[in-house]
Amino acid sequence: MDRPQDMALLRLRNPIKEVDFFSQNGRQDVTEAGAGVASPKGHEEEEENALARGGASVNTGLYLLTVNSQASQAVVEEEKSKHKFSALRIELNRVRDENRRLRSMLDQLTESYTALHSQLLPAVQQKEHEIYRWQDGKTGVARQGEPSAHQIMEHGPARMRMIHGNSEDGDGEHSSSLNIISSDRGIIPSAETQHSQVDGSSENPNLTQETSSTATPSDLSNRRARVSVRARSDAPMISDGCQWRKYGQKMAKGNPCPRAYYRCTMATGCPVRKQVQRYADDKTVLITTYEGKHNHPLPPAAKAMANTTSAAAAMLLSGSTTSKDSLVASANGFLHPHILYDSTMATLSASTSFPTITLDLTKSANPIQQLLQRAHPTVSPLQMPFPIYGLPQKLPSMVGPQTLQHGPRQQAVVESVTAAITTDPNFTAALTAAITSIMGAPTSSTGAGGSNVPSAGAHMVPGSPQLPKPCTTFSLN
DNA sequence: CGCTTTTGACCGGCGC
DNA sequence: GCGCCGGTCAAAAGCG
Repeated sequence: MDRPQDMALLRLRNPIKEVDFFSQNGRQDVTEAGAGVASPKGHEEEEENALARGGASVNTGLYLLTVNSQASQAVVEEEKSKHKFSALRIELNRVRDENRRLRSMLDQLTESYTALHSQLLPAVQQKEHEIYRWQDGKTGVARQGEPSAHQIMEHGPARMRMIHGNSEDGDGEHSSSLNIISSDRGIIPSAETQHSQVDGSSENPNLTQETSSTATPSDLSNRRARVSVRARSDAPMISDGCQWRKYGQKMAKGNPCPRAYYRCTMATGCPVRKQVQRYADDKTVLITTYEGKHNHPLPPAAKAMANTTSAAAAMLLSGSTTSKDSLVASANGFLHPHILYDSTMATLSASTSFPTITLDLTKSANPIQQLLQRAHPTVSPLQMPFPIYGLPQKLPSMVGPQTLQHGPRQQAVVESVTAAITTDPNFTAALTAAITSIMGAPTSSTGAGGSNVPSAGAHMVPGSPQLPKPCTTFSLN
């Protein structure tokens, strides 16, 4: 251990005073000197430990010199990893804090939404009450006991069956949607259901006349409502969180791509079916048409799409009975068709057998931006709080102070968007579904026996380039 | 072996 | 009444 060359090196590098190797102080001096030469920064701790252990302090110093290159390299690497570890820990803490902050924001958003929704309900009911009174005055028909349009929209077709007073099998979930809900006229029975009305309102000739005059075109509402989702995807089927079983495939006329028929298999007897077909003009566009209402609880991943389809179907059934203008003329304020579903986008399909509402996820523009453009046409797209194309990266309430600092105009924009989102459950549901479809629903439901994703195995992956462009443009086909 | 997919047959609505 | 077309059924095949 007492290697003369090492000691010489030590002297050359660090001229030290004379040392008495046999005195206590001398040992310490050598140790300190050795540490100063051989140890990189931060290595003093080890030396102190060595000193604390006592004994062969001299040996320790020499040892460090002996293994100079290897030890220092190892120490440097150790230090590097230490730094890396501490950096990771800091990053983890930062992410944890951000997660906590986002969660609290989400909670706040949910709370404010609930509060606004609860405030909205009485207003809607009051408005409907006024409509009924106005209609009572006009027709003289007692409408007591009839549910509100909102109630019907909340309960969907099942509620409509109750209004009918008749029973239908499970498959007729949407075929039961025969009581036409007109948001500006209250409930208008269809020609078919007038004869089975239990409240006797159909006996009123005025109402019958009004109904016959409004149930155009071609009594679409007598048929089943469908919700069609258009999404740009290379996958054979969009992932919506449900389990489906294919029961048929047909070549549709005018489309080289076959149409596939699926049935929900999450519960026995679930009446929900869907058709999947590629758009003839643009084969990258996948058209998924849903029909019916699930008779079983849905996994969270499937809820968004199911809520959207039922909400859209309810919207269709409530607004499609008269004309596309009735969408704009919605009087109960429940929908905001004048904002999102204006007459340029809302057209009733004359070619299909069923009234169908289409949620178009293929357009490049984003509904929030459309909304903003309409609400604030003077605001340049560049001034929008969201990117004009692509998903909004943050919701208005999550944008934070950096948005608000853009001034009162921006704040007004944000407020109008917030109001629109929170007061329109259909929009909220559609937005949720759009985001879900874009993010890609979890594939947990595709477990044993699940056929959510066809055998081809291709499905939407978060961040996949095949994802549909974010847009929830509503159009009625 | 059980479940899913495939595919031709069948049925009902609608237009001519 | 007939034919077309969309939708569904059900037996056979495929698959894990």
